[in-house]
Amino acid sequence: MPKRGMQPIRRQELVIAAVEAIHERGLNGVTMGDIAKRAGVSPALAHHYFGSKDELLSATMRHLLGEFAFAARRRLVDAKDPRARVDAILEASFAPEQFSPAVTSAWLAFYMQSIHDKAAARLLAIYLKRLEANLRHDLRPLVGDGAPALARGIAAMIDGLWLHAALPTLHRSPGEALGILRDYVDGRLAVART
Amino acid sequence: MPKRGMQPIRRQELVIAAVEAIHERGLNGVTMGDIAKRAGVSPALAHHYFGSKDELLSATMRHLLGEFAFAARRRLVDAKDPRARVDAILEASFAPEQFSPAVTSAWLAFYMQSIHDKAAARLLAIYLKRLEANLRHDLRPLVGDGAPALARGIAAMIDGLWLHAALPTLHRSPGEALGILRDYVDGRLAVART
DNA sequence: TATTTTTAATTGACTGCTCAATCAATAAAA
DNA sequence: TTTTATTGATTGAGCAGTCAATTAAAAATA
Repeated sequence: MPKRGMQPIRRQELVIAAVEAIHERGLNGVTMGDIAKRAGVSPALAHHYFGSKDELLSATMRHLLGEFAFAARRRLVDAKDPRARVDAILEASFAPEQFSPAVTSAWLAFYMQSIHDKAAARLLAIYLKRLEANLRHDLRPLVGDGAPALARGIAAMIDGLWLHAALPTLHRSPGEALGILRDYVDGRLAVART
Repeated sequence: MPKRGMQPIRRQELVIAAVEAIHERGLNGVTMGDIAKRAGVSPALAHHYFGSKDELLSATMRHLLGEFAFAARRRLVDAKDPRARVDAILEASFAPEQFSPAVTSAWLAFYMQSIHDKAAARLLAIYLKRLEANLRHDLRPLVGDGAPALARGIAAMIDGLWLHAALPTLHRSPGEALGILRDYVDGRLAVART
């Protein structure tokens, strides 16, 4: 029963369904059928709107990157001093919207994809470079020359905590992750002040 | 040309080939053909010695876990005080044998597999629990009640640094990773002493 | 307003390919 | 002669991608 103007709605639904399907089956294990079923449409429709599986997965990755950028930007406008800006980025990384099991594991699946897929690697590199540049900028007044290394450490720890959070066996909470990250930053700031 | 006693040799060769093939194609993208070709044998032989693709990949995972356990144990025997023992674990994590691009990305592929594969999750959980227990034990005299959180933080950061090292676009070095980790530990120890 | 035409949404059936797994056949060592 | 190593050929399943057919809404026309 065709209602017109479905294109953007279906695309959105399929991308959301893709995130969940990736969580269940893994990035390469997932089929167009899995995703379409979850979105309540036929596999043919997914092809109709995205042209190929690659395109759908690529759109899904851009969706995740976009969501994170939005969450971070929203928190950064309220943060005035450097320390608050660093904390805004940490919080955005573990905000519930970003941090559902499905979102986390889809995100990590794209990390893995980037190891052997140039296109994915390019998108991810932009995100990571921007994240580190932001951290570096705000850390400079706090730890001076230690800023680049600390920025890399924070970025790595965020991803490591995500990785562990994605493993159901470990059942780690976002709050705990945030605490560990803040301890890390506090420790380094304390050393820098001496 | 059959020479007898090939079984253990072929199995070893196939496992090594699997690590490299996973690095190139990803865990789910890899085929028995890829692995067999790299090992210089026919796909049928890979099936002959492992029975199934799942079994070969599972053997590959156990191989990686075993190699790390060996590297860590070797370093731990020389380390006498707690701080040296912590450092032994950090060093083992970034030793060249452990840290080739192929080994790193195969390792991470198994992390991802564990998200939706119970058998893989069980193996990995054992490794992670043991790693954290070791860290906790050696950190206790250094930071007291802060030991559990710090152990989790170190374990997460190790994996985060591995993840970043596996991304070719970032080209991070093992030495840098080790430096960042040591800064983290030093910072927390400094805070604990005050 | 009533009728026809166009356009968008949607699917079932189909195609072709890739790949894991099987098996029977061969070859060499013991 | 038996045992082990090895492979080419084959099978069968699953899946991405295509296409023609169907339905209903919207637009155009009478």
